[in-house]
Parts: sequence; C-alpha cells; structure tokens
Amino acid sequence: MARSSGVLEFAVLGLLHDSPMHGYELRKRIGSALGTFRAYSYGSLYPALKTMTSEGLIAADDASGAGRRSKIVYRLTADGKERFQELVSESGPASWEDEAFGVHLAFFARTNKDVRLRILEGRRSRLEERLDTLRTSLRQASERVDSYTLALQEHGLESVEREVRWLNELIATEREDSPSSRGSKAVLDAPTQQRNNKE
Amino acid sequence: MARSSGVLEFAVLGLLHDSPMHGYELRKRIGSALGTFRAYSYGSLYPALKTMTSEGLIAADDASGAGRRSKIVYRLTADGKERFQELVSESGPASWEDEAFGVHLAFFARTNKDVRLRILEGRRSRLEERLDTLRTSLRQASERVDSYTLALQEHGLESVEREVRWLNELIATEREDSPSSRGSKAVLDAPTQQRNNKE
DNA sequence: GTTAGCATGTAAGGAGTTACATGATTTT
DNA sequence: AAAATCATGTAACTCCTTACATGCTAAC
Repeated sequence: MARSSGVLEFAVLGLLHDSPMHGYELRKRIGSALGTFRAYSYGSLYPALKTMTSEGLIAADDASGAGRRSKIVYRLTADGKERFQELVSESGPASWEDEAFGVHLAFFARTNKDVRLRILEGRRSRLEERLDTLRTSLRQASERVDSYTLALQEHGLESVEREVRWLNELIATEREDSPSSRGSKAVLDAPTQQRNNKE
Repeated sequence: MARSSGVLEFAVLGLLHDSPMHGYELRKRIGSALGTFRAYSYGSLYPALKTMTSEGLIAADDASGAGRRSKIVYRLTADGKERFQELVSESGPASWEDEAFGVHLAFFARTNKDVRLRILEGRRSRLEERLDTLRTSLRQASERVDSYTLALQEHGLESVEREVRWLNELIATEREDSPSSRGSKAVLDAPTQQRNNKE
C-alpha cells in the first residue's frame, strides 16, 4: 500500500507538528521552510497525503458540512508524532545527504544538541570527502579542459568550501552555549563512520 | 520509440564530439565534465545509448571480431553533430535552468560569443528573480522561524548572490576580449524575456 | 588462480512532474 | 459577473536508480 517515504513525508510531519493545515498551504510552506532547495507539485503532495492518512500518520478533518467538498484539514496523529521523532533523531549517513540534510536542519529546533552535532559533523565530513574528489579532478582537469569547464568546476569547489565554513560556524555556535551534556567526548570523536563506498 | 531527451543526451553528444568512446568511459567523463552536479548510473546510460543509436545520432562501432562481446565504441554521426549544434545554440529560458545551464557551460567552448552572452545573462536574470523571492520570504521569515531555518535560508541566499557575482565576472570577461561582433547592442539589451510565470 | 577493475546490459520500481479536470471563494 | 486565487484530485508519463546478471582483462 505505497509505503510513504523521504523528504516530503518528513516535511509534512514537521509542518503539521506546529499546527493543522490543508494541502494547499502545506505546499507553500514546504517551499519556503525548506529554503530554495525543494518544492513539490500537487501531483506529489496530494497522493502523499492520502498515503500518509491510510498509514495513520495524519488524519483528515474533513470540513465538509453538507454536500460541499473542499478544505480538508490534516493534523498529526499520535503515530505521526512518533514517526516524526524517529525521523528527526536519525543522525546516520542518510541524514548528511543534500536533501535530507536540508530537512533535518529545518527541523533542528526539535532535536537535542547531541543529534544536531552528529548531523552537522557528519555533513561536514561528507563535504570534505567531496572536496577531495573535486580537488583531485580539478588538478587533472587544469590541463585538459577549456576555461569554461574549469570555471564551472572551480565555482563548484568554492561553493562546497563555503558550505564547510558555514558548518564550522554552526558547529562552533552549537558548542558554545552550554558546553554540551555529558558524553561530549564521544560526540567530538563521532563522525567518519564507514559509509558504503561502492563506486 | 522512446525519444531521447535532456541533459544526458546533450552530454553524450558533446563528449563524443571530441572523440569516440565506449559507455564505461563516457560515464566517468560525464561525472567530471559536468562538475559535481550530475552523475548517471549505467542503468540510465546504456539504454540512452541504445535509443540514441536507433535515432541515428550516434553509431556503434561494434568491435567484436569473432564471437566476443564487449567494447562497443560509439561515435557521432552527421545527424548527431547536427543535433549537438542545435542543442548548443539553444539560448532560451530552458537553458538557464540549473542542470541545463551546467551542461551548456561545459560545452561553451563550442558556441559563439553571442549565444554565450545570452545564456549567461539569461541565467543571471533567472537568479535575480530567485533572489527577489528569497529576500522577500527571508524578511517574513525573520520573525516566524527559528535560528536554524533562518541560517539555512541565509546560506541559500548567499549562495545565489555568489553565483550572480561569478556570472558577472564571466560576462565581463566575455565582453572584454574582442568587444563583440556587430549586433552587440541587441545582445546587451537582450534578456528579461517573458517567461511562463505560472505559480 | 583470484581479486580488482573494466565493460555491458535488463527488470522492477521509486519519486516526481505535467496536464488535465473540477469546483469554491474572494477580489475587482 | 469576470478574473484571480484558493483548493483538491487523477492519469499518463519521464527520468532515473537499484539490484541483478554476465563476462573480459589485467595485476598480484
């Protein structure tokens, strides 16, 4: 029965956590809450809402008084809240990927500090891997390719470098206010978990 | 018969333009030529090569001497060259989208200056629209959302601003060496074409 | 002789968009 | 009363990935 999954489900749960909403509004909020980086069409959203309803994660308060249609307000169920807690606490490799990282960050306020640090540091280590690859390929490229391709790759490299610096600031801020609960050493040493490196 | 389309086709044509290659190598080159921003699996590439062969855009020099399989070298046909010229000369709205813009830039060396300027300026105007939206939503967000969501949106905004500055440099360079062929005024005034603004 | 990397391919399915179809409500 | 925008929904389709299956070739 079409198991719901991914960023869209996560975003819906997170937004409905604040307050019930109908699909149309949900869609706009997803677009702005997730920054630039993701917008969904109704063709994705409405079927997803149906699936999630049938899974019991959300419930439709169908506001049709008489024969009218229109305005279905969705709210989170207890199961939905639980599911959201699961998702928001996930700090493994999957949560440092581009899209997933974005949603996680958007709902950071509902996580605890240890999880936040693990995700931020995980993300950073993921980007550092990418920098390695990029720098290597750029060194080789310098002699083979034209100036445009080079410019493109350099710009890409600098973007990643910028994100790393940005993460460093976030991590520093995170450590600053209240020097972290016990277990801080474990957190500091945490990342660089083995990831499936097929390729 | 499965009309081929999009970034992958474009990239294949562009790379085969340099020299014949087999699929395996094509895949690696696509990954590096297109910077970070796109990599395709074999599950996409090989079927695409088949389709393109059946369309006559590329031809398979099947190097199987006797009963052996393995190593199919693809090369561009006359039709393929023509198709590539069409694609590379396309400077309309579609070419300023993220992915499309990336491929276009990767093959900029095979375009003429007028096309390059139209694409760069188109891309810039597209990003400026995005900046507008982003700045507006950020102004509203400042009072509603938590510091993490804010940080995410600010970082997104700055990334776009950076790309605009980068484009400005590319455009300046483009204009610098040889002050442009006749028709320069038309080129300078060109962009901001009406785009389909449904939303 | 076995592991690693080169090389090609297919089937099933996931995730999302576009285009269409419909209707309610608000604004001008 | 027309136009805009709010609101919901579906069907067809596109594009791509994953997982699997196969075999060659070089290096250790």
